[in-house]
Amino acid sequence: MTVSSISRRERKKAATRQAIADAALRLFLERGYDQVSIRDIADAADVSTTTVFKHFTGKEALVFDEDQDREAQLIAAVARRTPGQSVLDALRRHVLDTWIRIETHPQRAEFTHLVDSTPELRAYAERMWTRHTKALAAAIADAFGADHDDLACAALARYVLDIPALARGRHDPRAAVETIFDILTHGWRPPITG
Amino acid sequence: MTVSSISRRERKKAATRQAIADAALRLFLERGYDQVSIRDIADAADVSTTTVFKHFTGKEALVFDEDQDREAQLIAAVARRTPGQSVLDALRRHVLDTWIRIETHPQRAEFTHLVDSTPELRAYAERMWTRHTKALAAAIADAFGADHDDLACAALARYVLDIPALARGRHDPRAAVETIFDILTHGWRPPITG
DNA sequence: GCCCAAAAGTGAAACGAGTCAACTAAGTTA
DNA sequence: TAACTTAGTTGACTCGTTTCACTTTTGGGC
Repeated sequence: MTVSSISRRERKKAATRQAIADAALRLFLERGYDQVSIRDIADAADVSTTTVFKHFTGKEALVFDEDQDREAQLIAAVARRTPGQSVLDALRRHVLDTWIRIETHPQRAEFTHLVDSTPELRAYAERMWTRHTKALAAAIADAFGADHDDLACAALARYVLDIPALARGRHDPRAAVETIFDILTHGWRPPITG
Repeated sequence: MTVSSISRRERKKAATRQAIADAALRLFLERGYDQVSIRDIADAADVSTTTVFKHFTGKEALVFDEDQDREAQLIAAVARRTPGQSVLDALRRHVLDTWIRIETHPQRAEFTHLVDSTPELRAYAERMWTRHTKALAAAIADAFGADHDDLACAALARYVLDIPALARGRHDPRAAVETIFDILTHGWRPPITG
């Protein structure tokens, strides 16, 4: 008899996964990314090293456990935008609503510091975003009935996905996001200097 | 007596470095990146593996031996642009003149294929470009007397450095570069569909 | 309740990238 | 020639990651 929609197996699996991710994050924050080995994490979570790799593709992935379905959300933002709203505006909304909320969360501070101070993680985080370029480009192209590899759509996808990296660390991230979308909408203008 | 401006030591060092880089590239092209170990390369160049790492920071760096001073050229393109030319146009010129020439060189084909077919190298090449973001952003800001971390300048720098990745593989790279610069100049417009 | 196939986890061994310390040998300089 | 510097060697070591052969758990059908 299946009590819940999720089997015990699934629950236990998720539990070990979570135990590993928790142990990893704790140790990383305590000692720093480079000072923690996979073996350390496995020991702390009381599993074998092979089990760690059954749940995560690599060491960097341990840090970004909750990173799923960004791609799906992005594509949905374009495909299911409210009628009359332009693609650019839909993306602007989505970035402001979704990403800003995550990035400016107070408890996020030490996590952000961990990522920023570890080149390996910075690179990984950046790739995570830009990896979705192809899918987002296709979604944008679909919105206009254009070819899936249309250059303008690919460029827009990439430029939008660059925004988190550009806005990160600004004192007013919302304003930064708006500024960049204005550039994409109206073209680049020299900064106004005092 | 020092015959040339460069000592024998320096010459021998450079020779070793070149021998390693040559052996590496040859083996990579022959067998594929993943099928060649550092040990293979060291053996082929008749040095020890530690010597390889004295000359190159890592395995990927062996592939991009001749990649220097892109940053210097970029900054010069902005700082020493012809009077009356806008920063955007100067960058457009520079990308068309410098990058396109390199990228479309016929002998470059198999090298490009090596990089494109190896995810590790793709990622590294991309980071190589975008690593110069900060420097280019500062150069652009200087051109307007703006702050070195001005957001609009940082965004432009990044977007320009993304162009190689976006234009690579298009059947007409020059046209692709022009299209993208038009987006940056006038803002993004939906593609025209048949 | 029992059996079986699938799934989760184990443990040890191995591989390749990269580092380190102690050494050798060659090049440079006085 | 003696003294100093530095490229390169050697071998052992760490660490991420994979492979493999093995045991345990568990869910479903009988």
